[in-house]
Amino acid sequence: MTERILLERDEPLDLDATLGCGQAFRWQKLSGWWEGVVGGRAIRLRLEGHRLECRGADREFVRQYLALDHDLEAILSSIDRDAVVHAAIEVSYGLRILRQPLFECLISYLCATNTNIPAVRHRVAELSARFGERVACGDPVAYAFPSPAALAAATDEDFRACRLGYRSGFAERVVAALREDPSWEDRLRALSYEEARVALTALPGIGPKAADCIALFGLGHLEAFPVDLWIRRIMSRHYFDGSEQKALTPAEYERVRRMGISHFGPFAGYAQEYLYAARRSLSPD
DNA sequence: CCCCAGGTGAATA
DNA sequence: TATTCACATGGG
Repeated sequence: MTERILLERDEPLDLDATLGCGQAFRWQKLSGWWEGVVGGRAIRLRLEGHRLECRGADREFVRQYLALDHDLEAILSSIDRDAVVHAAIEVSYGLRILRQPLFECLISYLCATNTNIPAVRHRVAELSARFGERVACGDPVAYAFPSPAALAAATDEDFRACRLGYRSGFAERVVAALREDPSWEDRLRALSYEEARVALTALPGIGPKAADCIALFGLGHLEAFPVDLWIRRIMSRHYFDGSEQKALTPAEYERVRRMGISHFGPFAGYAQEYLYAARRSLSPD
């Protein structure tokens, strides 16, 4: 059964940019439909003009996940403060910051350090296939991202089999920590952005970059401004006359993050994601 | 074979 | 506090 969401004029959505920009790792587009698994549901989405067609989840779930309630026009005009981000907004107009399930987001970005996006997708798919529950209505077989309890059964060897490499020990320890403190997620959700990134960086394998991604995509702190090598390069080239260093030291990370937040304001995370989506054209070579 | 990628933690000075 | 290094893996 297919549900339909009619988008209003003031509800812009670019589904390709939103699901393909690299913020979430479980989506692929097959013969016109985006297919993914979110919160135990195998979902298919297709956008035709102003009509969003959904299978596998009801309207409210999809509206919530895609954050259709974000006032995107207001958000984009608030971050549209210079020619560089303006061009990025024009290219990906309608890209939305998803509301990702927190635990999946946490483990996904633990898997996303010092690597590339296809490898992260592979790792998350392996974790789901080996430890997640089979999703009933998946046409090709689909697996939910595993719960903390399900992943607690995973050993260091299991994580290595899922191609996490040296991150395996970090993953094992994070899962164990959450298992020993079941209310941790709820307490995390109650924290401010700055408090949350302190709590997140206390976890093994989670540094400032992963913490900012989890704050942005998993906790909805839209002012979070994750700084990876691409963003660092873009900010250095277009926003301050930067000497291109190789290493991104903690002090340098903090400097770029602060600059992003102060320049773009309370929705700096949106600016970050539009710049990231435009990284190939904004960054030389 | 090389270098790079949505970095992080430990060791060292 | 700042610098340096190792680390598993996949893409180009």
